[in-house]
Amino acid sequence: MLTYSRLAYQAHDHQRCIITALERARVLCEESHARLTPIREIVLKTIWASHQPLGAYDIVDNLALNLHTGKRIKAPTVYRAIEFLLNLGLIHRITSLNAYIGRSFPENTHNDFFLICRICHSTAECSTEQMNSIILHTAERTGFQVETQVVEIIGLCPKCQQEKVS
Amino acid sequence: MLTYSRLAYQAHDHQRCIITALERARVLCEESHARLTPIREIVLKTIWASHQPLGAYDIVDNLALNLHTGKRIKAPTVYRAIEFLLNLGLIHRITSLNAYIGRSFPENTHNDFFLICRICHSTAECSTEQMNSIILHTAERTGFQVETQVVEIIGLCPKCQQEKVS
DNA sequence: TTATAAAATGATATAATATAACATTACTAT
DNA sequence: ATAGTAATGTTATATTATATCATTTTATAA
Repeated sequence: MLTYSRLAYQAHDHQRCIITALERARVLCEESHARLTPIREIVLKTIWASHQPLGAYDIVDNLALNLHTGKRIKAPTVYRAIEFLLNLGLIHRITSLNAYIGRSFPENTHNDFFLICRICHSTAECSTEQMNSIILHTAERTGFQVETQVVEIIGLCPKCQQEKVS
Repeated sequence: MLTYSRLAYQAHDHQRCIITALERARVLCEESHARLTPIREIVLKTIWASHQPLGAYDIVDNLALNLHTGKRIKAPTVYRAIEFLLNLGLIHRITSLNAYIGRSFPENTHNDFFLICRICHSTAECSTEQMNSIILHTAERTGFQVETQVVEIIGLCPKCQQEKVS
């Protein structure tokens, strides 16, 4: 019943995550006649560097370090790239962290929810049919028309549970 | 199956909401040997003035208008009152609005979720057993240990749906 | 191919939300 | 009454995000 899940904290070849994400971004942009400019691409790559959501100013700092080409890319530019990527569905905003993370399942029509580790901030993206139907049913019963949803579960990932014990 | 719901947008005697909330706050503070100081009480009252979540600086402004006793209560004081009320479970933080709303069911042990109108921001507090069990089951299956949750459904309340049509 | 419009980025300033740090005041309990 | 704790006052500043206008780049049509 777990339709999708990318469990950040399980071992996986993360280079593949990045390559796949970038490739998918290129295809999607081509299809929708949107331009994946160098700035947008490097912002996406920076966000995909980990499964920890990244704040906008973290991205600014990261670019300053990794580009070291004299001129710094400033906040508004990063926010514009973020907006572009959000609109295309290539990244998610994690509201409770004010941070951004790569979207693992752009093809997924269900709404996603997130398992966010309070300690290491690693964030897993999931989606179930059930969750969606409960939300829709409950809302409908009260006459409320659902548009979007923010479902963020905060707790401890397996690794940080371990380290708390030891 | 809808365990609780306070449907902000349904007609109700809101004065009663406020009176009940304040009374409950007094009792709870007494029980837990916490002090419901004048500032904390007026912040709670201000938040309860409507079923729209209120930003911290909205509260600051409100107090300036309604107290008009020379000295303004400043942001840190309001944030401290907010923290106190959050800890006691008397208010909720609505993450997607950076705002605070009175808690309708402090006795509810389930976790709450919110139906938030995109236009008028009226916010209904709900909770169902089902939602909780899905979240717990999904999380457990991945080895994630749930602590808290943010479930905010954004859409249109019945009233704003009407007004969109007309 | 160049002129032109549209899109993207640069640059500066500032809004909005939240907290740190330390001083002062008020309350509680002996 | 007084010491110790809790709450509030005050100032400064951190953090996240956006508005505005200038400049550059890209796409396209004459």
